[in-house]
Amino acid sequence: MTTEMLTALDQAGVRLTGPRRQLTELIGRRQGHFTAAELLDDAERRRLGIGRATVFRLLELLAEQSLVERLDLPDGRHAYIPCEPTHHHHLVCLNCGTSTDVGDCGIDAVTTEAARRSGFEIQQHRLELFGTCPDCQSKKRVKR
Amino acid sequence: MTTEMLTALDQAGVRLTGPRRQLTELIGRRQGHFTAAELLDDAERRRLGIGRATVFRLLELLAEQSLVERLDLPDGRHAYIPCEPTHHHHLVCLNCGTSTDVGDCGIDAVTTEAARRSGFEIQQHRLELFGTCPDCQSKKRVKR
DNA sequence: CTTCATGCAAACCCTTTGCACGTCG
DNA sequence: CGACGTGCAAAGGGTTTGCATGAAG
Repeated sequence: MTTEMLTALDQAGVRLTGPRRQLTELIGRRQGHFTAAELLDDAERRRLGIGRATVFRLLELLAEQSLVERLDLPDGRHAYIPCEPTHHHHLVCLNCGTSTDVGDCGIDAVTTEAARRSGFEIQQHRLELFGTCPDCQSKKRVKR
Repeated sequence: MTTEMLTALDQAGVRLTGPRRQLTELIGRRQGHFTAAELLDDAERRRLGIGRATVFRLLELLAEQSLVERLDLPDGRHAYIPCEPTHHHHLVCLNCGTSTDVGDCGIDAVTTEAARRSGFEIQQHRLELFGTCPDCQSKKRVKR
């Protein structure tokens, strides 16, 4: 997956530099969403000598290529999620941060209905689902 | 509508002070979403002598009472929208900023389907729709 | 070798906080 | 009067930018 990101960046004409390789590697190791600060911490903990700016600049590049998507957590923080560059939505686990992509699931019907009721011409939508993933569900059941 | 906000705040045991009255007034004048900075600008332009902090503190109060909802614009900015304190979603005009609330429109079916596919237990969702409102549609048609 | 990326630090938002003073009820 | 709200300024986070140096193709 980390390789996919690199080849996609390469094809987009982006230089595959050391810091970029290392950061995508770190992103790959993380499962689920992460904040810019977390990624930066990862890099610092490994003494990679990567600057804040580089992290933000790479995230911007990845977002341009839709290899990563910026999302807003319910608590207001910003996070990034690695994902496929096709239209989809995210299902985020509030407990462990894992996320899954979900496809359409019938949202088109919703937007159409909303358009009909309001007279708006809908161009974009953003749907984010938050809950508990299967893993965390079973762990909680055991603990209690 | 600005009165509605005030009475709702009153009922919540919040003091109806001068600055709060003036700010809700300004919110009422605005149609559609606004950012904290815009509201602050409004206040400064009218020389109301209202501080930054007061603006943020009022927005927090209004959000607690669900009289206003904080939302994330597609461009990443944070905005606030005055709204009814019931569960619903927003339809925001990308051209003029007007917004409408839309009710359910069948989103429950979508979350249920997503839950079924993923095994997640869904607790929260956020849906934001962006497009062009009827007014702006007709204006554009005339212009071009 | 030329272009582009990097690290660093400073600059910039946006938002929150501490505090002395003013105001509401 | 007493609790609460206010303005101001400063602090705090997160993100961006300017610039001299260093690496990629």
